Amino acid sequence: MSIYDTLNPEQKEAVLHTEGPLLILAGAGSGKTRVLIHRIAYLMEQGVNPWNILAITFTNKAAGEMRDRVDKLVGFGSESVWVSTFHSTCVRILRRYIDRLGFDNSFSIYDTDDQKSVMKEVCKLLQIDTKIMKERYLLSAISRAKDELKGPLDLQLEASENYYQERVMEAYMEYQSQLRKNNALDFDDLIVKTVELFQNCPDVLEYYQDRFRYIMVDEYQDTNTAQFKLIQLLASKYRNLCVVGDDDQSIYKFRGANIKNILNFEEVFPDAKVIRLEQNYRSTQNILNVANGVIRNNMGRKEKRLWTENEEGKPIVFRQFLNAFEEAEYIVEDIRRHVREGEADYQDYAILYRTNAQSRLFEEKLIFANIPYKLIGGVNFYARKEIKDLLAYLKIIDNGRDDLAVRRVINVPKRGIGATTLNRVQDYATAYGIGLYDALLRADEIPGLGRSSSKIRPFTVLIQTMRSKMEYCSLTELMEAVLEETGYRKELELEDTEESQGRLENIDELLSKVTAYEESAETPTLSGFLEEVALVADIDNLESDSNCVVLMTLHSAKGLEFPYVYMVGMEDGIFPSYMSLDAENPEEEIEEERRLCYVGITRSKKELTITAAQQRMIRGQTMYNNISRFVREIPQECMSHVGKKEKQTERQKQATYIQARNNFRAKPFEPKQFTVKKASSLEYSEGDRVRHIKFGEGTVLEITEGGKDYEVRVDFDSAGVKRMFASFAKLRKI
DNA sequence: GGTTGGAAACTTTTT
DNA sequence: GTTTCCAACC
Repeated sequence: MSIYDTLNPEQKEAVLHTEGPLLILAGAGSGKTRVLIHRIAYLMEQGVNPWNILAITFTNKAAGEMRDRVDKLVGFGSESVWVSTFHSTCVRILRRYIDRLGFDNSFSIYDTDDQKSVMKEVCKLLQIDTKIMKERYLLSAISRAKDELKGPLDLQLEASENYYQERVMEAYMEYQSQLRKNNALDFDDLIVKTVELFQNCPDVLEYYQDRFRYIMVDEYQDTNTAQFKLIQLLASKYRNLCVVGDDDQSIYKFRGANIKNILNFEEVFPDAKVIRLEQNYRSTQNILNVANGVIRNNMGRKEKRLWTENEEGKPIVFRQFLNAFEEAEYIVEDIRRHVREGEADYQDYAILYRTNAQSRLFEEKLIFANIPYKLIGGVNFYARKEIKDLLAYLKIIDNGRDDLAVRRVINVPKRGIGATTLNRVQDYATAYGIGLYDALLRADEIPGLGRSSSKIRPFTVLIQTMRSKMEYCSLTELMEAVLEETGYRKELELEDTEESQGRLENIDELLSKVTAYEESAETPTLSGFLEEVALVADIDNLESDSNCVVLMTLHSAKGLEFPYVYMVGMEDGIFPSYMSLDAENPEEEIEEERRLCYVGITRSKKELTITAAQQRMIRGQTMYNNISRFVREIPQECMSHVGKKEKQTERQKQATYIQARNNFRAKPFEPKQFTVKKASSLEYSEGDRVRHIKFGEGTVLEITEGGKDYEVRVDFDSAGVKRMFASFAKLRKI
């Protein structure tokens, strides 16, 4: 018996079809990764050199998983198969050849924060009023252009009449020239520049075409135009391109993913073989019915119907709660009960939500219940201030042209170098066409600097010392030296607050990451480390061996599976998000949200619980949302309603809706009036001592009875006299 | 040049 | 409710 006998006929067909273009339409849980791995094994068995095989994924986690599974299945030789993400593949190519495009091979990679700083500078230069045109808007316009492989001039051709478009174009141009000056690339550039390289240098292209004779792309539905072009260029010589995807799981349109790449694959490659994988090995029949019932409402998809031989399973559970507080409480309690009864481990549970902001309540409740959890997303580890500061030092040591990094830390810790000094240096640098750091080296020659030049010297001396240290020190030692010599660690230690403590812990974690890198890399270099760090996503840090409940957004959950899944906050306005409801093309946007819902549902293997709250605080405002339209699309026979709102009548639903609508329309000063329930009497009276949650203790001066509520005047010991509504103030008699 | 407090914006999703 | 930004002050 061979390893291929465990595959079903369609999977087997996909594995054996090695030559020419191949499109695998793989439904959720249909074993697509399995197919890819077996395909790699089969290729090698057929005598294909492992280093001629390229497998591309989107996240490092997916790449790492595939790497492990290939190693297990194939063993010897598998290490030569190139398994990596789009971005790291491009970085590897660019590190070798980007000098052909006039960049230095030790370029920096800019993250979202860095991009914003550059754009700020650009707006200042071009006198763009950022109150009217936000940096974020400009950056996303530029990013969208890059996703489509469009340069500034292409934008100009498209809408030369439009003033705003014109300004975007100018900003785009200036932004690119700033990046070039700093010898830096942003995330999108990694792909764009690689395509550019291939188009300008046929010899380089041919080298990689010969290198990658067999190409496989995972999550193909998420590729954007630039990534498609990249793949197309690489594959055009041997045409052995195998793409795997599911149009129903395309959820990254906002990031430029072009769903046409998968829908039109057969037009671009007319001789493409198409194989559908529709048997699901993950979920119960019932969960699949739910998923099918929801996704059915989308138009313009490739029709497919998931089926399974798995058992029917329990009906999914829908519950509505009064507020988000109770929602979180119930779920945490539910998990705790299951685990205590020995039904499952914590790691079998995932709580999925639409936005990162929703995680907080669950975290609080989980901490309170003493349940270990892992939070994915939110503020990326590498986006934290202290981490970025230290990395900036390393970047300066590594790439002397990274002005942004210099600006970031020239005065961190404080060296008494302020904006005025920095501007003078910048002017000098611009005048002589040199980088900021090089100008700092010549501080003595810069006019108007005066005594400030003496403050600059310690900084440049520090960097120079570090550079020479790099010759004979390990990266860990270098990093330690930076921490000591700059006084960065000392400063935090002296601060000695809870916050600085946390920062120090983060720094320690960074140090251990440096050490780990040095131990694992073949030839560890500073550039190599910075690069690895620039390209990690949060999801990459999800270890499978820790027994934790997992909290993450629906987006992050793609590609994962859990026995028990909670999809929370299922309310119109949250999910689907109000952004999609208010969009110019709501139908299209809601279809994307629906696909996201489909992704969420199909993450669960055994049981799925869907919850909603009647009222919810958003940005300090109470909102009343309808139950999500997606919940209503679920076939009734698959679902059991429980909870006090089990039999919510049409009339009640209507009432909620009207309330919500009124809330939307209400003027800022009267929105909450209908939420007020006037107490029949108050537990305190005039002259009593009371406690307020924020203002502390005080004496009640006066209670006035209004139509809807009592108005109370209190003289607080520390905050003075305040006037407040009794129902909001929640005053307690002492 | 640095610190502080209050206002304003903010949250859809990420390599 | 939280973070970021900016102006006014030290």
